[in-house]
Amino acid sequence: MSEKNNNEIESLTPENYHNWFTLYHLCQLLGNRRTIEITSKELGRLMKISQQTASRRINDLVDLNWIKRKKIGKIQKIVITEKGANLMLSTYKNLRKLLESIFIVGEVTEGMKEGGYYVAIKGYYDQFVEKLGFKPYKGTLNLKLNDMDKEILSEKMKTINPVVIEGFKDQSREYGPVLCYDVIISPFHDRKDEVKAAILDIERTHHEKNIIEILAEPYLRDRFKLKNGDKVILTLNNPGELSKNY
Amino acid sequence: MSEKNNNEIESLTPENYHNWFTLYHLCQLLGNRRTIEITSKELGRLMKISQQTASRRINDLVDLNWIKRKKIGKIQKIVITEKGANLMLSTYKNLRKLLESIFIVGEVTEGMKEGGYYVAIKGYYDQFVEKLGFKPYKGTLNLKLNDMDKEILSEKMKTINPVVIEGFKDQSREYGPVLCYDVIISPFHDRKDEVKAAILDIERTHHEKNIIEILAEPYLRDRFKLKNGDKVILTLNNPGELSKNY
DNA sequence: ATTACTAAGAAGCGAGTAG
DNA sequence: TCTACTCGCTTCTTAGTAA
Repeated sequence: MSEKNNNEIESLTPENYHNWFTLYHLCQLLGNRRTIEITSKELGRLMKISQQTASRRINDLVDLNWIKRKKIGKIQKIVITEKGANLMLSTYKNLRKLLESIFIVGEVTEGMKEGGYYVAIKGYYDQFVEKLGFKPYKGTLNLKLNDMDKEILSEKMKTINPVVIEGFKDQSREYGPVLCYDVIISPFHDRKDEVKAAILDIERTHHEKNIIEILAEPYLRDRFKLKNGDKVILTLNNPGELSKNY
Repeated sequence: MSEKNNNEIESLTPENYHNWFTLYHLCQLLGNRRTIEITSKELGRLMKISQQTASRRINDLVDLNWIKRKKIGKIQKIVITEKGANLMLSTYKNLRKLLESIFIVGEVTEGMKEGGYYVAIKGYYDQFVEKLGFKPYKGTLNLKLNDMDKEILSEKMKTINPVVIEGFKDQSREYGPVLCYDVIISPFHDRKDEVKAAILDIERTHHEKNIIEILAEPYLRDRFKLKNGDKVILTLNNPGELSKNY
């Protein structure tokens, strides 16, 4: 970790911002190949800079040992060096960490069965279907949140009108009311794959701090191919002051 | 995909490179918080630019609507906007795709059992232990490679001296020789977590094109918490001309 | 065709300083 | 203290053009 991140810290001074982006653009040209054939004119057009500057950029990257170049006649072939690859990798990793700070991220944890028991109870289930607008899978996905995410989520939930699932009574016992909060859930790696869901706020299942339960129509572990420890992004769809800002 | 990437393409012109990096630096300051308190002087020191330039950068980000800022007396509080967050996210996603072009990436697929049968045969197993230097798990991890990765890997393997596991005969049948290639395997998301492994080149298990079998001491699916479809990075440790370049 | 040098012009930086 | 303005100076960019 440290050595390769130091690499990034050293490399990413203001004078190297163009160089980083040049490498980024070059990498995008890789596609399935390992070597890039590009003229400085083309690179210039791609990066919206002049041919001359593009040429200079390529030279700079060679000097930095981020790429290697072979000139075969008029054509130059470029390969990314280990150093260049590691620079991209460390930026990738930093971005990953940093995105977890920006979004509300939950970590999938064990415990689908207990919550499911309550969901399946007819007195609740019919109300879920009617009031949430979907037929929930008879089990909940448990998510572990970090302290700050939990706090922010609670804060947001206060500003949102919950869907109220009313309590009821049968022969054996009394069932308390349940609050639901509309939410969009998506896997961390494909935020575009969104599923309408609800956060369950069941009084009696405050089993563990920072664990929330999610209700959705599909079995989310299959739908998103989740395993324990995988991360998902939660987005409250009631647009309050806060949600606009993230 | 398209709309948010267009967002990135529009935003990431040369004039915005500093702005992108400014946002990147600001995000790093988030930690567990949702709001950043920083003076322009501090940001300047962090980014190795003057206080004046840092101040200008913050203003630029506000103009771009990548951040929002509230000034409370002398202190300015910064939050990342949806637009800013999506910019970081789309860069993250692009980097992810692009890193798959740079490294040799295999996708975990079903099929651990068949290969394992051969590994466990005593005539082979004892040689594995002796010649590979580890006691392999009695099963193989099957990886699917894309065409280009497979081609590059084959090319690299030609330049490397394989570990030769000799064939033998027992009462019932004859077993052919097996070639192994030393390799380092690591999960895509933590390239630092490396495990010494070997690619098995068994004549008779050329079951499917672009599928390779990996032998390692631990049960890799547990060791790396892999499920089907997960990606791993392979690094041939015999440093030839090619491996130096990636 | 290419890449890349030179020189003029544009853009950006930070010191000084005001609010 | 802060942020952010002006302005001189430096650095970077591009057009022209050589190789």
